Amino acid sequence: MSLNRTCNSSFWTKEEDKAFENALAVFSGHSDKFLKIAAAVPGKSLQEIIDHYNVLVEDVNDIESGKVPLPKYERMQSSSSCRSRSSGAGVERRKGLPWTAEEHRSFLQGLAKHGKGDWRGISRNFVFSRTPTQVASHAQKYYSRLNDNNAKRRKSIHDVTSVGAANITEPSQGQKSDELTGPCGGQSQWPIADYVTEAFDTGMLSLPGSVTNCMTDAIEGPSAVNPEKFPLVAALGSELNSSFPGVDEFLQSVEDLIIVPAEGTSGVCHGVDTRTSPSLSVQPSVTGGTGMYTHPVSLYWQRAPLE
DNA sequence: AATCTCATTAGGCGGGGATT
DNA sequence: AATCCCCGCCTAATGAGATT
Repeated sequence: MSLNRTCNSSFWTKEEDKAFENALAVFSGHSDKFLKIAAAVPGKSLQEIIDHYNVLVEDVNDIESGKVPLPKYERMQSSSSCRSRSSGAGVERRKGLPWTAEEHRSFLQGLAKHGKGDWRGISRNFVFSRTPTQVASHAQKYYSRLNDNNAKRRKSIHDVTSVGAANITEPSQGQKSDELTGPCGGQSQWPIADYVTEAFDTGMLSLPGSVTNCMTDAIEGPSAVNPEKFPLVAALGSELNSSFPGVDEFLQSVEDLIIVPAEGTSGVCHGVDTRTSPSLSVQPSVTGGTGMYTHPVSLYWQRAPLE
């Protein structure tokens, strides 16, 4: 189990874990978030931060794929990331606490996947920290907000109406918009985007809620993990289910699509299969029992060298 | 038919920003 | 500083559908 691995290699105290979680919440949208988180967590190296983050992502993947029961986070007494899992336990809900942007993005993803009305599904699969009733209540205000044309209203979390909107519409840290849209021009002209959409529709690519949120943030620029490459689009940071028939053909098709840049453009698009790219620190996760094997695959657009 | 489960809706309440 | 008003969360009531 990944949590045990973390505890063996690097013990995290309650204070360190809390500092990590707080820093992750603050800096998740930053291109250099790992550096900033490392700075905010005394005594932890950059690599330890990245490892801790990846273990967290991996665990969420396992939980979302149903391989492990939902952990019962004991808010006041948890001493480290070495949390014990009790069978059949539920997630402690964030009663009375304001919705975070992260939760709202998960809500929007759940809304896109399950549709309006399936609050239980959204709660179970996307916004783990909220009950179906809380999700429904949040949705009520969300739709009310959408239908409210009052120009004098204050800014609200409900103003975020798409998962990646904040990142996509407001490139940060001096990043130019053309760097985000890639060598093929705008997103609408990007054949890979349609191809990946189809992959989602057929179930080949999964959209694992909060994991995708973390990956989405990386669209702002190169990360400490991958300083040379930009994620192609937000959704491409998601897991690829290698047990799905035709996954290798999919990867090959991606390569076929993107190795030929559009005319008059520069830069190279390519897929990175982490089965063969150990440089990516996100490692495959293997669980027994069902025989299902999943591994993360990230697809990146690599900028051409500046001339 | 009775009961149970769940989604929806309306309204109350507290917090906090905006205004005076 | 006081007040107003908006925002966001929660709870209770209600209704619809499923189950016994």
